Amino acid sequence: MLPVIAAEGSPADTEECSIPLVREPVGDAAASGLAQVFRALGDPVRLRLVSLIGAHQGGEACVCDLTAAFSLTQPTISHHLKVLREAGLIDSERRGTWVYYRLVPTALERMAAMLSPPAS
Amino acid sequence: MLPVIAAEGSPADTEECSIPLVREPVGDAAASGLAQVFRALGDPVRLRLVSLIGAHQGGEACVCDLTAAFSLTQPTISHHLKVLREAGLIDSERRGTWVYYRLVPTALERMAAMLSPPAS
DNA sequence: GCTCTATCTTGACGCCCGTCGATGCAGGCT
DNA sequence: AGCCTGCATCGACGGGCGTCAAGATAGAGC
Repeated sequence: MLPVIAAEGSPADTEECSIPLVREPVGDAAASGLAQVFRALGDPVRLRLVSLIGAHQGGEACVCDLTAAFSLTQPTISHHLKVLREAGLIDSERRGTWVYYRLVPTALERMAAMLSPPAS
Repeated sequence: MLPVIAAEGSPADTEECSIPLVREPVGDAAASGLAQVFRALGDPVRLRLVSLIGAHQGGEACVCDLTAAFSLTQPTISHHLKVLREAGLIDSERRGTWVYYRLVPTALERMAAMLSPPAS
């Protein structure tokens, strides 16, 4: 249940995962954690979910909005949201009847930094 | 039919995929192409392969070097390299007996740009 | 030519993943 | 109370993916 991308202060994480991927060989432990996040993005539906949430008014969207954008059942969308949440890419908050999903910017930024070339 | 973003049937790569993911909703065609690349990175072995190739002397490595870094059979490594090559993340060149693999920097940079926040 | 080495391909196996219908649960309404 | 709506979970099905052993292919050298 713990997000792979540490929310705050996971020391091992900052050492292994915050350097660019191609600077030095990544260990298998770090590779497994990183791969989970990339795998979460490795589905067209989840990619569009992230995009929809990020582009939505106020930076958040409720499940009903998201479900309406696909020709998939609501349990399927809920499953994909769970995968993204467990990868640390999004988080959710319940307000009254609706549950709102929001991106975790630091998670996306860290993945971007991982793919960026070391310096040049 | 749906006026998402993209007209189908054109290589959506170059145009569609260069906008940050969270700026505006991504169409299904672009999402499928993007998801293929993310899925290619969504395996610990392939992630370590990319890391090993990028960190290797001269920016390239032959299969024998890569195979030695894992406790997997050579056909399995060859399979993973094929997945990465079909995703456009690496390319290969045969020199004599050995096949050398090299990263495609623009591919990694584009994925990084996709994950970067629009403005801030 | 033949042989050896390095690499790719094929076929098969098991498991994981995406999807669904059905059900459960929480909160708002009357 | 009762009901209805939004969302999560469960169980199951089918297809895809990672892995392997075995065979095929390419190049170097004799």
